[in-house]
Amino acid sequence: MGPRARIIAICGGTATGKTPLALRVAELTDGEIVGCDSMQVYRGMDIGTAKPTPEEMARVPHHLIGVADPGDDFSVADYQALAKSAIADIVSRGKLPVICGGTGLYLDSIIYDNKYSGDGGDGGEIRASLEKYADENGNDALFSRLAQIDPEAAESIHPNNRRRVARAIEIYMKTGRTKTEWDRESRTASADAAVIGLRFRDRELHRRAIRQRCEAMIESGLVAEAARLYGSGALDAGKPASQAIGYKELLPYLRGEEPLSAAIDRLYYGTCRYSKRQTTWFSKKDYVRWLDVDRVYLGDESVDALAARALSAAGIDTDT
RNA sequence: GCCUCUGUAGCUCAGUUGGUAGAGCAGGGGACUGAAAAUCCCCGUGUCGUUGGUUCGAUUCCGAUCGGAGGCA
Repeated sequence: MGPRARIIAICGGTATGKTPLALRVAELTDGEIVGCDSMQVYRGMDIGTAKPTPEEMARVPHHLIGVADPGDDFSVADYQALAKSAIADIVSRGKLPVICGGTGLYLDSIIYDNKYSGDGGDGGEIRASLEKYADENGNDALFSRLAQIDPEAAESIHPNNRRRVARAIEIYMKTGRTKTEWDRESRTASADAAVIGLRFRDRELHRRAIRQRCEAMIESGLVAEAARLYGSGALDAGKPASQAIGYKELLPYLRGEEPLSAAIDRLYYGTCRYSKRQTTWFSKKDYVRWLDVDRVYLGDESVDALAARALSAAGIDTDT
């Protein structure tokens, strides 16, 4: 029997139970898990990013978890390259890749096999100079530069979204081709993947799950983890890892500026908003097949039963 | 007991020299192709504590009253 060409992916908002489901699915299908999470790629950020535990990772092989240092720049393009080679490796050994995570942009890079310009991403000086230009002349001035270079891209980017305006200009400055031209070569094909999305039908229930997760993180030692990371300078401003929810919220508390309860509240609210953004993102994707998890959260449905639903929705038969 | 301050959106507070009010946060919706747990866009009527009075008109001024904070006894 040759390697199965299919891939299964499990996505959805935070605290919907992706990790336990992926584990079960991987066990049932002789699969290996490929993380799809922009923060779990960093080493040492374990509790705050809700990484699978060492025990869980011992159950099935995991990839793309803890592959970068918090001080590193890491982007979709890096993720795509690493994930594609991990997937190829897994497939070559006759195993099933089980992609699992909530970073929609990263998932897209695999599903659509997007083409990135290869310019190195991190703008460095160019990015800084564009920022400076906008500081001195205003967002609209920066935006009008983009409108001249790449009117099509300008149409879909708001002038105030400096980050994206700057990136679009940067692409042209570095490669001589516009973002629109590069994008045209993406989304031309889609991977042979069955994508399962997990969601709560009842939003209040989802909130409860998030609240519970926040409290569990604190109990598991999130404060100490954050203190350690800050102490080592790993989360200094400017690096992607410093943006992770769960650490930046704790900073005022660590400095003695606010009580822990206030920090936990902000952690909770931040996570709720994040899950909303994820939901909005995934709800637009026609490749997602949705499964409700309310009953699993309430304990009325087992993870095994959910896994069976997922496999059936994905059209994958288990070997046994 | 007396004095002062205070009571405005779920929360923290602005404001109206008298013509029924607006920010931040929270919340809702949306965008998203190399920072994505990021970044950005749109959405603000609430008995202006209650009750009398002055006034054409009071949330705004005056009185009383209830709640909160502080000070003096």
